Amino acid sequence: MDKNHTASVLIDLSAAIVSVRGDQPVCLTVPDVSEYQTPGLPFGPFYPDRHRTMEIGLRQWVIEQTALDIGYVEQLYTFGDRGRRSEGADNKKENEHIVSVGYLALSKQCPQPNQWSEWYKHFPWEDWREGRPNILNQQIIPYLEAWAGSDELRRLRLQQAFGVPDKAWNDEFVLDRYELMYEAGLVWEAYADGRQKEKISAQNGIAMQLDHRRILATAMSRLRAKLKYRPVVFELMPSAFTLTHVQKTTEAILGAVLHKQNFRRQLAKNELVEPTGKMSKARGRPAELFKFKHDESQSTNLPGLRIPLGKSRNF
Amino acid sequence: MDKNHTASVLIDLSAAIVSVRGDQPVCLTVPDVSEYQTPGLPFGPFYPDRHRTMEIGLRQWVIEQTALDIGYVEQLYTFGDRGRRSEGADNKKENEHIVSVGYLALSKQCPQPNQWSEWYKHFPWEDWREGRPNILNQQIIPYLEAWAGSDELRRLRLQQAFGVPDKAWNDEFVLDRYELMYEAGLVWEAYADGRQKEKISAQNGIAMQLDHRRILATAMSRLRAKLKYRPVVFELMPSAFTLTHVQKTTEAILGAVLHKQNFRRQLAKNELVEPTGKMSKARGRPAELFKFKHDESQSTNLPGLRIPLGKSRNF
DNA sequence: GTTAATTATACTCAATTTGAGCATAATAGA
DNA sequence: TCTATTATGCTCAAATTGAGTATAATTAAC
Repeated sequence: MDKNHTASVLIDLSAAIVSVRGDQPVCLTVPDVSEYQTPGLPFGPFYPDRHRTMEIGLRQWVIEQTALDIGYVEQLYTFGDRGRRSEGADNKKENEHIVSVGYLALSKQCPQPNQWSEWYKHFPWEDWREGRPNILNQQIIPYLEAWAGSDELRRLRLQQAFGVPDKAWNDEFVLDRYELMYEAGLVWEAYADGRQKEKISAQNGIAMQLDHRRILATAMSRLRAKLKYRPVVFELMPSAFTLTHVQKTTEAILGAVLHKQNFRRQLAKNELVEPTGKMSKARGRPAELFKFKHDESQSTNLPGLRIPLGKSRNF
Repeated sequence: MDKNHTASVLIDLSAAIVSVRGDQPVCLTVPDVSEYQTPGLPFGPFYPDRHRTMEIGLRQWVIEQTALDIGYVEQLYTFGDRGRRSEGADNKKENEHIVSVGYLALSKQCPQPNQWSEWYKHFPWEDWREGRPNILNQQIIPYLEAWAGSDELRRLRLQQAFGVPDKAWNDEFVLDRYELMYEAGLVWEAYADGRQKEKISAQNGIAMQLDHRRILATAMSRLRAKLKYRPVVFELMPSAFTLTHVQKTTEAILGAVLHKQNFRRQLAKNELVEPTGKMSKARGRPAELFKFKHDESQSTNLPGLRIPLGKSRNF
């Protein structure tokens, strides 16, 4: 039997704190002091003595360090990979292992613009709102095809994740796509982890520290999936909003445009919003202001809006 | 700043290893030696020195200890609650905290019947295949209504989780229902954790050690949800099977009966199975034997069958 | 003021999907 | 041969979805 100390680890709570600024989904990041200057996700240690649950611990340091009001919090995944941060080494002993528990949190506001990083700067291939991103055909796909070669399994995964050559793009497979690119050595992190000999030339999105881009990809996948069956959009909306605002926020997260009338039909049918009586004023015809009908605390279990995705999305 | 040792924890990997025997979903359990004789889920420590990822670590001890061939493995949730196993105390030091990472694993076989415990013995209110379970109206609901009293939030949660008085039962809310019952002191574990003064009289399903019934509830919720959009049923099927067999397995997991012809229509439309040419023989007309069309490794991302749930399920 | 651009919202309609059922086929055992 | 049993083919109305057209209420431009 092993002695206990071989099983002892430290726990980091990493958070992808997501908000939407204008029409861009953003994520709270902290600057890096090292030579590469890659941004990272905020994280803090979990002290089991002080906090009864990890979620309480997470909320605690988020409040202390960011003064943000995060409502919705969801655990994403626990990563126990050896070697993670084996270099980074602050004052922690070399043989102390770190397990990181990733969280997704949603915030209605995002003050201090420079601390928030836009999703699609890290994942330019994920934003299809203006059509199929050029970077796919010009950079990513050709490289991945070469990497796959005649390997059957690799080609299958490529088809799954990126829809090439004939399948449809699935907006939920953010993590699958990122991991495929990592394995193929197409992202900077693969080089940083020593998986890739030469530093790659193409940028393919702004890299992040350690496995933080993977955690963000997990958050994006989860949020895009959840949006379709739970009313989580409202965790990103102010107390009063127009229906178009809900749609724009949804589109930002999904990275896709939606059919306006059908989107509203779903909202109406699901009885998720109710009118406030007030009107917005901007350019064009004023829109009615609505509010979310339900208690925020139960939004986790409500049926949510079935998003009308349409068919004509294979570019 | 705290010293590192206050943040140091041990990691347990707990697994809900699920299979289906006949028409009953079952879960691998280990017997308890303590006075209560409550079964528990199998678990093992995670040694970050030895295993690169936690999933590898999990597979390792499952193979070593159970000799089972588990294909599908999914991480469920990481529980960091203080006090968990504060009594249980083996040879571990009192101040060492344990974080448990729960996993769902699916197994095609379940040998040694006495080591497998039927889901619905632990959750008798979750099996609606023979109509609404009596235990709901006779025990659970009256008690919960009394517990809720005129507390608005409690009544809302009750409505959400159990559908009383007028909403529909949602088969995915297994965890919500269990946690509500726990809070109301309706399950044995609440008494064991000291939340409930008197030992409750009604059984309300067979209890489990520590928070294992909560982990099983999480596994059930996740599996029921996943079944509806990913073809995970096939992880529980032998290499050749009849369509009725797929349906019976699905029904067992969901705890609900489905419309036969519509279920088959979905299977056909989604092109998930292909005929083997052979026929089954049992009572009645022989059925064609099918096999799963796709590689097991990609089943995680395939579209899956949209299960025809029907409407007349509010008993 | 009138017009154009812009945004909101009501309504339509065909195609598809769903829920629910009937009808028929193929087998074992009485 | 008859009956129970299971499998499978087919129908049909209701609901939902995808994709429009038409119209209303504003602001900004001229």
